[in-house]
Amino acid sequence: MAQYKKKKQIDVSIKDIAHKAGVAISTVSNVINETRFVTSQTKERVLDAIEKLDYRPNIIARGLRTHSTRTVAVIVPDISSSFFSQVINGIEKIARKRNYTLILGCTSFDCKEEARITNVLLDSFIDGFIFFSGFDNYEFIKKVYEKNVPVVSLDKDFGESSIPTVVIDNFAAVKSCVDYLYGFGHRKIGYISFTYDKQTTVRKRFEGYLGGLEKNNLKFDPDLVLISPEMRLHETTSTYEAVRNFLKKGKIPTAFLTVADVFAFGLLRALKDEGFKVPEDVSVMGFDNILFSQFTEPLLTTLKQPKSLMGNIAMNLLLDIIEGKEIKDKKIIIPTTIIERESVTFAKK
Amino acid sequence: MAQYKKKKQIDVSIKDIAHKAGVAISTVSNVINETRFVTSQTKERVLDAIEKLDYRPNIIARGLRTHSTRTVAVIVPDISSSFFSQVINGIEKIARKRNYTLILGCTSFDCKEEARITNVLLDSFIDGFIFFSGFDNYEFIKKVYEKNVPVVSLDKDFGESSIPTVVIDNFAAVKSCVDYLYGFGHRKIGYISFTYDKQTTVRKRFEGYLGGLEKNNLKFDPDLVLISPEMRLHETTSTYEAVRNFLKKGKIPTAFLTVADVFAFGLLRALKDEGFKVPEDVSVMGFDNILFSQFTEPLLTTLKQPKSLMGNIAMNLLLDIIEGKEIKDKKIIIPTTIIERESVTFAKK
DNA sequence: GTGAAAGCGCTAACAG
DNA sequence: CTGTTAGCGCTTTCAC
Repeated sequence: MAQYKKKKQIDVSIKDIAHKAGVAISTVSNVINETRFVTSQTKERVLDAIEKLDYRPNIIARGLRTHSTRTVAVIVPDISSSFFSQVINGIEKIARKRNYTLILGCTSFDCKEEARITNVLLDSFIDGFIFFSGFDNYEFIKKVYEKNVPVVSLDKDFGESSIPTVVIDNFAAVKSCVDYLYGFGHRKIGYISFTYDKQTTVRKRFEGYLGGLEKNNLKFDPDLVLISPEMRLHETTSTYEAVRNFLKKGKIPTAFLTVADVFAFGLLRALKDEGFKVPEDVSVMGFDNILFSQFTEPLLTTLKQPKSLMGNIAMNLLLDIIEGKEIKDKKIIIPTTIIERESVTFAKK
Repeated sequence: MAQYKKKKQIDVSIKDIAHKAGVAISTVSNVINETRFVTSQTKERVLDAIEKLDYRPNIIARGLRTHSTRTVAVIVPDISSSFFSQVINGIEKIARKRNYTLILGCTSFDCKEEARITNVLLDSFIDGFIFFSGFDNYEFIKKVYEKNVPVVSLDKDFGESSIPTVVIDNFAAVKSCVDYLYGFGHRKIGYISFTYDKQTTVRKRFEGYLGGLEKNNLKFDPDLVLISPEMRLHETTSTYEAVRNFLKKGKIPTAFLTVADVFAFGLLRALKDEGFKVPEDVSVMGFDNILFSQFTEPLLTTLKQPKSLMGNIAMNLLLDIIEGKEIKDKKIIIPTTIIERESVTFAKK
């Protein structure tokens, strides 16, 4: 038994307004969109009718004509992790401010799914895309970019390509962390990361680590780095296990650099269970400054990605492109800062 | 200088397919939607043309006819907090599985904004709504429900009304927490919550606390409860301050019940800074089981809201309604469980 | 300044 | 079984 009419009843259309106001349909359209001059008299009558009948134009029908719906899509791997959802929040704010509707497409870190969702949306009613992919998918994004649909790549830099991009400088960011740790007298700096196959972002961080080492005349020691597919964003257990095994091997750095706050959480716990005090015995540094880095024990010193700002800037860029505004800079690099809390201190003598 | 054509070029329409396949457009439509029988011969020709021209039907145009777009909206206050985003994740999974597109409307906990967004979407292209409001807005939701648009209310129970609803039993949940604590010998059980003005959910939790007390013959002591607007979901500082002041007053319960894990985080810290050991001196219990309750020190014992499941069930219910399936139960109550970790132990003698 | 009418891409009668 | 045709609600020429 159907509980609802299958078809939504559109109670009042432009026709009704025209009729009620005693004008032509086109006139109504013209006052709504301010596309032609209309005498204030007729205008008033139209506005009045709109008010009285509580009319709102149907975006669908408009979209059919204009091929635009003031709707943009953000393609993300996963909204439930803190980093992504905070960036999306920033995106959303701008969408609302500029009167666009936002659609979220979740890919679960799956390239194929990304392509599928995008294709579905592409021919439908989307004015533009923010690809906040979480993995490299250059070929695909390029393809849609070349179809002339407005696109911005967020958090992923495709180097030479002319695709509009907003990113942080991952290389410089991690390098600055190494510097920071060096400043505290650390000479044996460990590094914990997930693997960076298909992850330019993560690879650049590793290069930043190498760069920081080099700048400070520190030798790279592979025994100090743990790069493993065991690192997960949604739970600490496997991170914890991996880190504990790593610690058991006995070569302990005086400070750890971590490529995501979540890893630092697992590390903190593993360190504690192996009998190390943070930061007295070993310092720990995170990356991201997600909400919960203020909740750890000790409070996590970390590199802040300005998440909300990243979202704002990406969305503004996309909308500027959609609206045909002049774009000064298609590649925007957002600065990062280090948030000093409690988990880093001077290296033991 | 416009960088893009303002109008998206729709490269291939149903007409082109019809032409290429040498059939009428209605036939093409019929094979796409399987609305009428078509000989496998013609069908093949059509499918072939679709394939060759890489055609995908335009949802907008279809929506204009059918008043349906296989798109549903979720109205949330805020996607960036862990609880909401994890539930949304569950919603999203089902949307994808059943081949619907999901739109997110964020209200920033603002009733007016909720109305605005919903109205925008209402006349446009949305087949149904999940109101995951975060505050009471019964009158408004009722209004859209009565317009015959498919609606489900998530996490908010409107009592006698016939609006389809999926919730946890907040009363029973908190009551079970009191029982749990009582079982560990606690007789002075503190309670920390935000205010519950316009928040049925939160009010019911408080009633659950009272109910639990009563059941176990414990007297209600107002000095043991802290209900304050200082409690925030996005930062601990103000929670921390409020709790510290509370502790300074000197009447310390042997266990605290907290209405959100995030509050427990602030509490944990305040307790530590006031010189209390958890759980040796005082036990702490959270509510929600958000991701980060596995990261605290000690690990947080908490009541689990099955977030993903809540999302799944709500979305399935909504889609069933949209598709006119028979609904056995319009009010679904999802059971909760207690996750035993480290922050609760036996009361001191 | 305003109106009439064509048509966006599609579905759903209605014919055949 | 398949084709023709009339709209869905709106914008946009083209007339007046």
